[in-house]
Amino acid sequence: MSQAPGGAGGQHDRILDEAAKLFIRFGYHGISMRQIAEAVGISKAGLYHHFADKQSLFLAILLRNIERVGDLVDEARAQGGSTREVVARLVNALLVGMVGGQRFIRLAEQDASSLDPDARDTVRSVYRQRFIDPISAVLQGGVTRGELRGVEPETATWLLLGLTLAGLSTPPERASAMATEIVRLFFEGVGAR
Amino acid sequence: MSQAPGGAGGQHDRILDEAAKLFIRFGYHGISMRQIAEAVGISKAGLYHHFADKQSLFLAILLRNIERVGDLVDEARAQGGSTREVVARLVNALLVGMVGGQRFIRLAEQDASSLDPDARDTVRSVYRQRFIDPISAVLQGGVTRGELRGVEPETATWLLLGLTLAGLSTPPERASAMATEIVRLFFEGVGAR
DNA sequence: CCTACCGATCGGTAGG
DNA sequence: CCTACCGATCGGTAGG
Repeated sequence: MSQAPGGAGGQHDRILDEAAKLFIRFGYHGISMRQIAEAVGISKAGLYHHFADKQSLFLAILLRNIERVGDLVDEARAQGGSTREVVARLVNALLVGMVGGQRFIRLAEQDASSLDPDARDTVRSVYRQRFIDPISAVLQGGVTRGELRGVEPETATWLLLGLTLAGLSTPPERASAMATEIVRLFFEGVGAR
Repeated sequence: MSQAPGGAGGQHDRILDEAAKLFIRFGYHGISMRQIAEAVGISKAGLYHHFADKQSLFLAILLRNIERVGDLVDEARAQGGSTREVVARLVNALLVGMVGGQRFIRLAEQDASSLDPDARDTVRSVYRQRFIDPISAVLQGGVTRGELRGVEPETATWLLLGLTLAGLSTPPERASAMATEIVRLFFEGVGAR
């Protein structure tokens, strides 16, 4: 039996951890509550003791992971430095710091269609508030201080995340080098000087 | 006999078109053969007359769409010009030319896990051969001719595709502007000059 | 004997 | 948190 990473300990968190792995690998519809229960080592009914239904479990996973990457953004910002330094810390944290290539962002985008409209709005709102907006603010600050050319901050944020997502498929041992390459491409491009 | 909207003619192609839309929207496990049959306007048994099983249908869709984007790459290369001009035509074709934001690339990556190992290898091989390798060759040529700095062509290809995928979520009327922004970021970055 | 299906139902499994 | 189940729907197939 493995313990919950981060020392949380409870079954609740253990379920979130195991279910997150499976959802990330197979998608919302690709995994059943039975399989999740089996992975956790409890019965399916036991699972329903902790979460009202499949969607509630999925939603809890999405929100928890958004909080986690939101914390990564906060930490990257808090340490200060140039726009490029902040972005470099953030990309590195997303690529290296997320254990085992947690591609939950892709999951959140792809399987948002599996949620009902209310839940989807909640996810979108928190995602924007804790992830997109803070990164946009960093880039906006870079434009204001003349460190970046006049890009639209939100567009630039999406493109930076596109680069980072593409980089997530790199093997863990090359994650750091990939982060460096992403940051360089984002700021300098690939054109010859 | 049957009136096929949209060109090719046969029921076979009509099924591929309708099923592709649904798979792209809901994922492999998110849509049933019943729903696909209903969308096409035939019975589920009729569907099984054309495709042996769900996986065969899915595989046929993936391969057909890989061929299509492969053709887009070929066309972009055939017209010649600088590396940047070729890349600009390609990104534009992927963003604007693919009707209604066909995000099949994301589908191919995400739901590859729904295929058995043989089918997955086939997809990966054709994807690489018709899509990744030709783009890498374009970028490699750019490095050789000194139009690009010394990047690893395959890494740069993945990052370019990451940017393009991120741009796919843009509304159709802004697709052209997004393509321009992606190409500029890819070649020049966002750093101030 | 072919094609392009149909209504009905198979054995299993989904979320609850 | 379990055993024991449900209504419905799953992917796939029967005879005609």
